[in-house]
Amino acid sequence: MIDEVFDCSLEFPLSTKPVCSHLDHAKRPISLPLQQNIERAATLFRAMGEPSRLKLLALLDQGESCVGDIAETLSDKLSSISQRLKVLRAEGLLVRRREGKHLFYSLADNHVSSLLRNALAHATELETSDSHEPI
Amino acid sequence: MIDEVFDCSLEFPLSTKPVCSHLDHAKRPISLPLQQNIERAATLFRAMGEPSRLKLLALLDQGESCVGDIAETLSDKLSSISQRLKVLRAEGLLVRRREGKHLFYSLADNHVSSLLRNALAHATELETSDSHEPI
DNA sequence: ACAACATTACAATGATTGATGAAGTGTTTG
DNA sequence: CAAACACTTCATCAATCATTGTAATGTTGT
Repeated sequence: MIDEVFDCSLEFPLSTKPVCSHLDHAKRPISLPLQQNIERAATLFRAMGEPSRLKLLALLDQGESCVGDIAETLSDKLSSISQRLKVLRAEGLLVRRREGKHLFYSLADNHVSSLLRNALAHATELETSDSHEPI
Repeated sequence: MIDEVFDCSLEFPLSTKPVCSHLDHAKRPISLPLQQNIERAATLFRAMGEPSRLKLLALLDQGESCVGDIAETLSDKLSSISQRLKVLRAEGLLVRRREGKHLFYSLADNHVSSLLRNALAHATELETSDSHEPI
């Protein structure tokens, strides 16, 4: 308890305990978001982080559509589309309304549209210069 | 080759060919983003779609930091942090600068900060009502 | 040049996840 | 009510992905 004061250098295996903290480490109050919200946001990103689902969102960004139409537009299986819609809806990215036999899906709010367009803008910017820093 | 003209009703397995298109299907010009950009944006979202990486971004949203400090702050392995930083940097979400022995990482631009906060806001909203539509 | 420190690259493993066809649910129409 | 339609759920399989220890690389200070 007391003798650990001496030679701390070999107390733990090498390269496991970094001793940096050379900047304003102590004075910064670093308040991270709640783990719960971090995870929720991550799930949201993951939902959007798949080409086919993202394309689906981009399609619905142009207006609501029903599953059959979506499947036809994207030339894909009904069950696949449905599966993707389910994932997106579970994240609150989509809402749906029924009209007769059809279910019409659309983006939940402008929030979603923002995320979508923001990311696509970022992606389009990178189109020209693939490597940003030549380090 | 020719006799398939009759009884089209059984020509293909049931429930594979939806015939919907009852809305303004033909008149809508549906212009989707380029597949290339869709995929790039998806990769970006996927990069952000993992709790540990997202937390890392949230940390850097409060200011730049070097790898050792990050590892200490998040109580995680150096190699894990480095790996995550690599993924995020590959997507142009982070930039870094060297100062002596240290590499300081920070968010690439406000673009990233926007995406981050936007999603966290969305996630925090859902905190109260977990199911949105009682359908 | 060498030792020490900071970071990265690699490879193995365990965990997630997306596609898919078949079966199930709910709605309208005859 | 039964058949047709629109869509969803389920179970399985293949592919992708994150973690982690260890080895390698790069940088600074002596």
